[in-house]
Amino acid sequence: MYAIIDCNSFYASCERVFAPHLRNKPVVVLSNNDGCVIARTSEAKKLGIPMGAEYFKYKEYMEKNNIKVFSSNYPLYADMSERMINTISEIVPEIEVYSIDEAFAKLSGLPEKDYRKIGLEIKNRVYKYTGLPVSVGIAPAKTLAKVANFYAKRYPKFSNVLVLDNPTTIDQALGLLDVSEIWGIGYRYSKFLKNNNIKSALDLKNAPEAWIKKHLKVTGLRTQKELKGVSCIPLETVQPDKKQILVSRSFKNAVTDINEMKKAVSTFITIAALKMRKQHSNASILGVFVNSGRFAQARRPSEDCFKTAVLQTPSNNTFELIKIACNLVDSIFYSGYKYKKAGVFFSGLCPESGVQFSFFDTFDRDKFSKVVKTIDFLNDKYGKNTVLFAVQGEQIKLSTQEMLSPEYTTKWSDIIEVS
DNA sequence: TCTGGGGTCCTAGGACCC
DNA sequence: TCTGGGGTCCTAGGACCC
Repeated sequence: MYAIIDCNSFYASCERVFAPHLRNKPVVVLSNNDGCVIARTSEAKKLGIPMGAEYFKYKEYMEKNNIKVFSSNYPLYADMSERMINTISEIVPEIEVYSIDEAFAKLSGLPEKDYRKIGLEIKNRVYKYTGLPVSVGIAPAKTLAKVANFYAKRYPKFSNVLVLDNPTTIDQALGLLDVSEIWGIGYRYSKFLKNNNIKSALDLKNAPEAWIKKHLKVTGLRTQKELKGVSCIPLETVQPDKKQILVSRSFKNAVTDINEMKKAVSTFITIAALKMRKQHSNASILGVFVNSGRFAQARRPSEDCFKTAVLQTPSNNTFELIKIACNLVDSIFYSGYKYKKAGVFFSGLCPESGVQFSFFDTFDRDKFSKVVKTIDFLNDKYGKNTVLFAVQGEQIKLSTQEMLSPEYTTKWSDIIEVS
């Protein structure tokens, strides 16, 4: 038996933990640059705020209806996520952290056999310890657990915990579920399935396997088997290393100057390279892209400008990577255009310990790796951006966040005094 | 004026090997 | 009409997830 534990309106719920007067009040959280809505409490949903709603279009309506608006505060959410995961793993040791607000758990093998009781214990303890409201779905396969969670979250009579473990109840639940709600069935497939008269999850479960394999490939077949109660997607208890790392941002104000672009790209590199070092990987391919954004009038003919460099020696050294990235910017940046977005991309990741060195290497790896280690140490001890690279300029503001909550749980200056 | 940011897996087809 | 048979690696593109 598997459980999926999922926090309701996660980002908005995190904000509410530190603003108790907003309990039962409508709250939304915005994306970077305060662009659009990415989290809504049930009260905000009831007032008709759609997912992805453009803030500028709904601002007035939100003010009129007393909807509290927050800019996104990722350090806060990451910290709350960790607390949630720690609490869950006290009760169920075998868990897979699936996303910032979700975890799968294996329930078979626990001394307690009353699955509903386990679910309620998880829900109550997470709320008591962290203040976060979670829903728990429990079933013989991950996909079915997701179905159970869907109902647990929406129907008050289940008190946020639902166990689906007998065939009749499972078929009932699947019969009432739109095929597009199934985990693994996205926009394209659900449209295709509906055209072929497969409308509910139960229809999908009962469709011919060969036909599913042909049109939805093996992943679709796995989903179908899971709906039949055959577990095909195992629990991944160890988080595999990232195979690619991407850092990108939209700019509040379009970038037109190449040096401004280099500042931004260098900052993306420092973020991405730090991610690589944390998982002890080196990249063999570095990519940079710039573009005018989806809504631009004047775009370069190729629209997106993307260029990669292959590194003779895989690296995670910020000094070296910034230099290469800036050269790539030189080759893809055209003045006269307004760039709204840019990003960097690392792939061909390999373990730091298994790097093949080049005979003709000119970069002093030993020396610069010591410098980078020292920078990481200082930024870890005294807060990020304590030490910057000169090309980054004074710390650039990557995004606008007008309604940011304080970093209640992580802000360094509140914890230590730097003299 | 204003529209997010990360990821993964699978398949088909081309280039190449013997 | 017919054309050998069996492989691997890489990439682009399409699907999905949060």
